[in-house]
Amino acid sequence: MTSTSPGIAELPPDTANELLQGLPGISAVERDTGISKDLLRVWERRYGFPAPLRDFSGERVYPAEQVQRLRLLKRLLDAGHRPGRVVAASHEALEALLRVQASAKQVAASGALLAQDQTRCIEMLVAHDVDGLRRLLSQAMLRMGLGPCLLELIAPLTGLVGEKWLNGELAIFEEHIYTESLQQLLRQALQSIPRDALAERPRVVLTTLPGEQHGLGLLMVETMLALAGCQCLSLGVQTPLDELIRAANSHKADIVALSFTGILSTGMVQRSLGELRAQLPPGVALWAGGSSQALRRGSGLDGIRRVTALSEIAGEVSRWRATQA
Amino acid sequence: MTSTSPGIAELPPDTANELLQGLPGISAVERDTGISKDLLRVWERRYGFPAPLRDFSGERVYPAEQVQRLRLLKRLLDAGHRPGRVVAASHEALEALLRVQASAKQVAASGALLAQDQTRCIEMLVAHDVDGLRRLLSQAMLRMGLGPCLLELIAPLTGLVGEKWLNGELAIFEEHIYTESLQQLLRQALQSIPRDALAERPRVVLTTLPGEQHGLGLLMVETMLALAGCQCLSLGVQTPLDELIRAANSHKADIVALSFTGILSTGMVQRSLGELRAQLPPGVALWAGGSSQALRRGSGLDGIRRVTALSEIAGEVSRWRATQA
DNA sequence: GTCTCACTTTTGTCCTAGACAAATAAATTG
DNA sequence: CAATTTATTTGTCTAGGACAAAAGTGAGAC
Repeated sequence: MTSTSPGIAELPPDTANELLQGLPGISAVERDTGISKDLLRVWERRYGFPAPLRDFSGERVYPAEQVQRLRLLKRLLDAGHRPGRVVAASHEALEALLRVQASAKQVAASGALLAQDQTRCIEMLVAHDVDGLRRLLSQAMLRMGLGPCLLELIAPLTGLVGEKWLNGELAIFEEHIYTESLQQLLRQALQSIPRDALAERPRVVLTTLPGEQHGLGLLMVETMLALAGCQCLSLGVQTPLDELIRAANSHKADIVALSFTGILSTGMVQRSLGELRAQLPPGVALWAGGSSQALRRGSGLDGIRRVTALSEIAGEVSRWRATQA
Repeated sequence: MTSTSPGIAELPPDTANELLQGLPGISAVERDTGISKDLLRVWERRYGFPAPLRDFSGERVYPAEQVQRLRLLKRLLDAGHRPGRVVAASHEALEALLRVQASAKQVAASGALLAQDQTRCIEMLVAHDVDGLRRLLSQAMLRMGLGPCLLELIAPLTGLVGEKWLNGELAIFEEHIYTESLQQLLRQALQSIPRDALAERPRVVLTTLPGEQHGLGLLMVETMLALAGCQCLSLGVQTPLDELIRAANSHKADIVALSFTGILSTGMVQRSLGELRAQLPPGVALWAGGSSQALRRGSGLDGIRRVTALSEIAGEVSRWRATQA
């Protein structure tokens, strides 16, 4: 095309195009919500939502509020709601559902003292006082000890940050700052765990599957494992299946641990775990952890140990050692 | 469907179905090769490869050797070959190309003393001696000092690891292990840089754009900046443009630094940089670094300082300070 | 030589709309 | 009430067509 296409030239002086600038296409939405392109199109066809705009060449372009709602929908789906009931639902109906969800969560909120620490961290974050946040976390860790701090402050705080981000109370860059700060803290802590304690079994290889970008959970798991005296080898995030198998073999792993966040579809998670179980030697344990809905369902997960809370890790390691003796 | 379909019942006692058992479908191949479903189908249509079998309901099912070859193709494509030339090519032609790749790279090896350190690191890596690798890097850092070690050992070593991964001399999981080890080392070093030296200007906000997943370069840049006495705020990888602007504003950044690897298209890089320059206050400097081809071309980069080597950073910081005084 | 501009081909992603199996809910039977 | 069968819902796959962005190619200017 040698010059501006006539289609554009014929448009009015131009507000329409301005509005489309910078809005995400279907690929970006897939990446940000974890909902596949196919599914986005079929929801549109069946339920009338999402209802993306079209750019000058007819491609879907999603307004920010629809992306936001898609994230919410994903959440409700993970909580057990069915697409037919929620995707097409009115804004009010969703709000109502949300409130039910939220109140259920409040019950799960933890004790008073800790809640205060959490609140102060969040305050630091929104005030953009990065140094203050780091100091606060550091102090809490020294005061409570690494293990308790992780279980009782950091894990729930991370959940809270995720929720606030989802609700739009925290900007993406604020969430990024939180992630960086915590990563710094955890890696420092991890290295401070005495080296000789790590010479023991079990040897654990840990990672996430392709598509899972969130490394914070992985780092927390690694810390808990190291505290339990395991010898950890983290491969970072997004290791292809066959590479994971090769790594497990060449490092003589006793346990392969995977972390999930819910961004991958349940089908994908289950297929991957099944294949992994089939390809790994039977003597190697396979642990799956994280908040993915796929792990809640019992079917098709034979030979896979689900570890859905950080607090279970210490016990699971003891159990593993008992079975080996 | 209440019973077995007639189509299956009519097949011979049955070897054909047996052979399809366990072979991966298009989704699994996408996951394992990183080639999208769309692209797999379009290659099949255009070049006749891959040529998957079909299961009882007509869905694609890929024999293991085709998946293997797809992985090889992915590598060749990453190395700069064009699909039209390699996807349809014969097995022999591919073998030949591989050999050329391997020999071409040998020439690029660098200086004598450092080459030795590099070689030893690579050896540790392929021997899966993670502790040894970390020890080696740690020792080198103490011996050479953080700055020189980064510039003369780590940066070229990272390049070498990337190349060897491209050639298939290093497995993906080995590259992941390298990345993890280095990240550990750099974060530790970063924290050891005295805190009060950081109280100075300039204040730098640094990150990568969405799509850029590689955080190692970012960490190296952060280290160099910290050594030069800058106050750094890293947002981690993949910060959306508008979020980056908000972060820069709320942190009163003097400099916004971006790192590129060449994953993003030239057009995307230039558009993003242009918009960023337009949206940021004129007093805020915009630095773009990394190995992206987009930074080589001079056009359309007014008001953007290109910093294409780590070694330039110290000088650039001095220059910035000079202009402020 | 090398740089720039216009032109051609290649290539990845998106489009529509239909099909179907697996999962879930509802209905029926023992 | 529990167990089976039937109906609905839902996610993924298929087909080939379309098209913009990227990469290659060639002509002419400096």
